[in-house]
Amino acid sequence: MSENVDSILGDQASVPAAAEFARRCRDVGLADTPQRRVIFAALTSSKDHPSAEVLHGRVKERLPRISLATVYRNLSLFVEKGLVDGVATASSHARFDANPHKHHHLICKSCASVTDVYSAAYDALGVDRLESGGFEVQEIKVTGYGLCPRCKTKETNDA
Amino acid sequence: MSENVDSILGDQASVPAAAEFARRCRDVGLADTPQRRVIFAALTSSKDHPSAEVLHGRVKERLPRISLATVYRNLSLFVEKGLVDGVATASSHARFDANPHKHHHLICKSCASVTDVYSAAYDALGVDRLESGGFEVQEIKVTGYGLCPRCKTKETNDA
DNA sequence: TTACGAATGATAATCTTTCCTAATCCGGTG
DNA sequence: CACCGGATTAGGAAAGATTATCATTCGTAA
Ligand SMILES: [Mn+2]
Ligand SMILES: [Mn+2]
Ligand SMILES: [Zn+2]
Ligand SMILES: [Zn+2]
Repeated sequence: MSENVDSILGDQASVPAAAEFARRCRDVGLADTPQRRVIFAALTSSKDHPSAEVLHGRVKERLPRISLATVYRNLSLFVEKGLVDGVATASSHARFDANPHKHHHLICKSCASVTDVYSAAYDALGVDRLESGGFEVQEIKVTGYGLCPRCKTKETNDA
Repeated sequence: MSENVDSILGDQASVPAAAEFARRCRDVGLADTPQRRVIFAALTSSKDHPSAEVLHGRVKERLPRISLATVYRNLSLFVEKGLVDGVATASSHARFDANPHKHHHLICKSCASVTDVYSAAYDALGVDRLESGGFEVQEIKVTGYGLCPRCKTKETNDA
């Protein structure tokens, strides 16, 4: 950690962006560090949906000494604090389901439990209603994220 | 691999189920093996959404010598062939998104690329419309799975 | 400026998933 | 039913991904 912040962030529109990021960090109780600024800026300026490792590669252009662990650590924090979204793709840590009836899922943000949801309204969501631009949509899944009953009560007792 | 199939599958309703499974395997071009029968049966009789490792634990009660690699291998095949569903939870292999505008995603089953979708109709899906039974739903995401333009053309050229 | 809790970097430890190879099994044939 | 050839498995190891640890450094509020 030797570079100074201005040179790290570059000259572009980073001044107002940096102030904005500092405010958002304060709001969620995170310290405003150069690493976080750069990670967040790299993700914000990404048009794709990079993985932690890809992001680490991009961030290293600005902060060559940053650790991969720091990137993982802060992405998790950002997701936890709601500063960014995590997109669950497939494979890896997957859960499996042989229930042949059409249904959707509720996933607990706290314990990762999966609950089935049956909804005629959701089943009826047409693939055709998607603005899919060349993408061949084969199926649509509606997923609700939140807190399962068990975790909800636990949450309130924690305070 | 020494136990015989009947003793492995037990006496319950496994006879018709076994025949049904054999047929579905044939349909998708997979051999009907004892390991696959037991893995599939274990998943079918699960009311939860087990991970590969949890399933391995359950399957081992019937086939103590089965390898974890066999479970992973066959779950992937089952998903690929459409015999079961994979449920993407979070963490691990996650992709990240700092796009602050409400939107949904299309995920390519072939290359795992993620494409943004903006849809007022999907945004309007009310949390309240979910039959959520005690689950506190905080947000709803609609995800379309299929083939991205690049993979779609690749697919047709492969044949 | 000081003091202290928070964050980082480096690396070890843990998963999770895939690969590899010899041995075994499956499905069809004679 | 015995046999063959290709498909599949067990097992272990390798690879890949993520998290934990800890000494050191930094950021923040007083
Ligand atoms: Mn389900
Ligand atoms: Mn997105
Ligand atoms: Zn929960
Ligand atoms: Zn694709």
